[in-house]
Amino acid sequence: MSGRPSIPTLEDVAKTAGVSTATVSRCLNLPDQVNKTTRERVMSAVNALGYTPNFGARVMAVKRTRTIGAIIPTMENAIFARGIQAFQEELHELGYTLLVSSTGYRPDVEDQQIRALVARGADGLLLIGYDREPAIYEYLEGRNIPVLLAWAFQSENKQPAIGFDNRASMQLLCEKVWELGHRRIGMISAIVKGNDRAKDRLQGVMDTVSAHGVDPATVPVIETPYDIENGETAFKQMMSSDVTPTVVMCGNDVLAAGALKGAREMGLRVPEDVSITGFDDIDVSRIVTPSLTTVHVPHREMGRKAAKELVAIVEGGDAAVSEELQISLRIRDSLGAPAE
Amino acid sequence: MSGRPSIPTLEDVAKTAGVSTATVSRCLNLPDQVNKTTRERVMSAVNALGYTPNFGARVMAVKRTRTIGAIIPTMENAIFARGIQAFQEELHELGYTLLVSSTGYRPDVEDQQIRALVARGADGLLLIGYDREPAIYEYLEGRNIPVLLAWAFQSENKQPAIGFDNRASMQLLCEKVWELGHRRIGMISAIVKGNDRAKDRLQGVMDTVSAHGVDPATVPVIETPYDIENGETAFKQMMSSDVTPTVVMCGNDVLAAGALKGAREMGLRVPEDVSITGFDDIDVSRIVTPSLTTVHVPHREMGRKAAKELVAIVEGGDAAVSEELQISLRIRDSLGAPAE
DNA sequence: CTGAAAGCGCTTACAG
DNA sequence: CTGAAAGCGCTTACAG
Repeated sequence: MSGRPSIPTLEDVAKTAGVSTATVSRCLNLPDQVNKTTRERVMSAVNALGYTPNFGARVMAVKRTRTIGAIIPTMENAIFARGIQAFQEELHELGYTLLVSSTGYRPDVEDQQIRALVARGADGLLLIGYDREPAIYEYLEGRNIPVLLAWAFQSENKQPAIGFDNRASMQLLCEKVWELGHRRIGMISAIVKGNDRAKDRLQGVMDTVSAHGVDPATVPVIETPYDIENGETAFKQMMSSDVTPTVVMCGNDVLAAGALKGAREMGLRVPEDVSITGFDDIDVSRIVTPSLTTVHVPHREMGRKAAKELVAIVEGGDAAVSEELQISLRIRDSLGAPAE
Repeated sequence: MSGRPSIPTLEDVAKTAGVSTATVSRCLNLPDQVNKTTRERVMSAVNALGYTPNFGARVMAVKRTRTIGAIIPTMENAIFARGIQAFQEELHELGYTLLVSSTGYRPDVEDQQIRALVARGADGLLLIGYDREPAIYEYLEGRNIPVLLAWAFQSENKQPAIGFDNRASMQLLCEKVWELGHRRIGMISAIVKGNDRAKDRLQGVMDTVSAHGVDPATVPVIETPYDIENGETAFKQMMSSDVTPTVVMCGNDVLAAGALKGAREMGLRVPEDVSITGFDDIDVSRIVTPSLTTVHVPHREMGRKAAKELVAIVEGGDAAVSEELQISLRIRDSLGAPAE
């Protein structure tokens, strides 16, 4: 009979409380600027009507949303999961909401998602790695949206980032491998195009062998998307060539887990017949048998620091400060000295 | 010198193209309702200015956002990853954007996230499982936001859901375990409070033993949060009691992977000394040694179907139709007949 | 402490 | 095919 529109607005509240919309707005946002008794009247109207503010309208009026967007390549494997979880927890503590979306490693999708998040009022954005069209950074700058990169750190790059040096990390691991006596090194890499982390990890291996006088062109490399099956397939392929490596270094733990599976199926013992290494130190690396030698990435630290930094930029308007995080090696059972 | 405000608006475009804002709006949204030459003029103004629409304003005017929100308990382990990835891919194909957030299994956080997503204009919501305050469903109904539940299906429950019957699934697995001759069954369950999936899986075990005349109260149960470490700890604890089970059934694969690790460290052979089962059939279950016997959940199918259904509801306004998906058992190496 | 009113940036009947 | 104008639901100087 009443015909009241289903969703109550500020004005509805104002009417039933007998005040102006300005007063209702103040009750909600600056409660101690309003007289106690009117405030109580207003709040009971709010409750009676079940009012909740229309966020879009508020955004339009104020232009701040306390929302941060994160765009990651994939939610499928655990690479980003832990870091993003920490990112979200910290954001939550700081009174921000995190919205995340994923791209499936496709640059065009990333572009769309960035615009979608900005359009939906994200105050700031977390992106993974450096590699993307300059136009995107310009767009964000034009819109005045702070961006912070994570999961990578390149000192020569000016984009603000909180991450680690993928290249140096892989050099460190490869140096260790070399020390153990390995001279025939193979690499299973993620697709390098558009992925600076993959690129740097591969480069790290090449750097190290070169430093020891080996021609990088002689190092067998297979590029394949992150995926257990792909790791398995690539490993089998690599171990079927004439000169097989004594160690297969993988671009991440997921690929390495696949390689381990491949070895098992080929009847190769790890590390007696062949060593395998990973990267990331996600849970899988400790579950697998033999446990995986890998590079430990401080996922949670990275997530929390990124959250704090991004909020500081958004709120303070400070220039972003980059930070390089330290990785460390986890030498476990999948790496041994070569047989011969 | 010019003092142009940094972000161009529709009006700016209209001015530089010498048309009304209505025309610009039409060029963007209903391009063939406008004359070709003016359209071209407008579009070049759009490009020259680098204009992109303010989403909040559009939402306020139209009240549809083509965005769907998904709120999941955690991004940390792979349980939801694959299904959500498929959900997002399908949504993308349907022209929708997915925004996801996570709660860490905390009901109060879920409540906040739901409001945040609704406030940011989500046209519809995907939630996991049934267990939550009725007030939340009422809120959503009041706001006219369609909700679809996933990862669970209870025929007696009226909430629309696309998922599988957790209880029946676990009964099926437990029946298989029983057939193999196991009579001392232990269960490592996720925290049951507020989690209908965990509750149903536990209940499935209890149902089965009861059906075979065993008092459910005699089945040892340890409840613990999903986490490898916890699975390991719980397993060790369970295997240190006087009467140890011949099979430890775990609430999911993550817990089971932890249990496997615990067994290894205790020097117990699986399945010779003790069998272990999981639930979900995530990647981990095939990587681990021995490979895990588990319940296969059609993650991708669930994700895609949920996306289609939710969009149909949002667009067509049809009443939601629930669908029960079929699971199947994956009998692998971690389950054998009991020793004696 | 409180209100009237302008403004945030779009869209869409309604005319023409 | 195009434009003038109202409206979406908030916030915030500016007065009082």
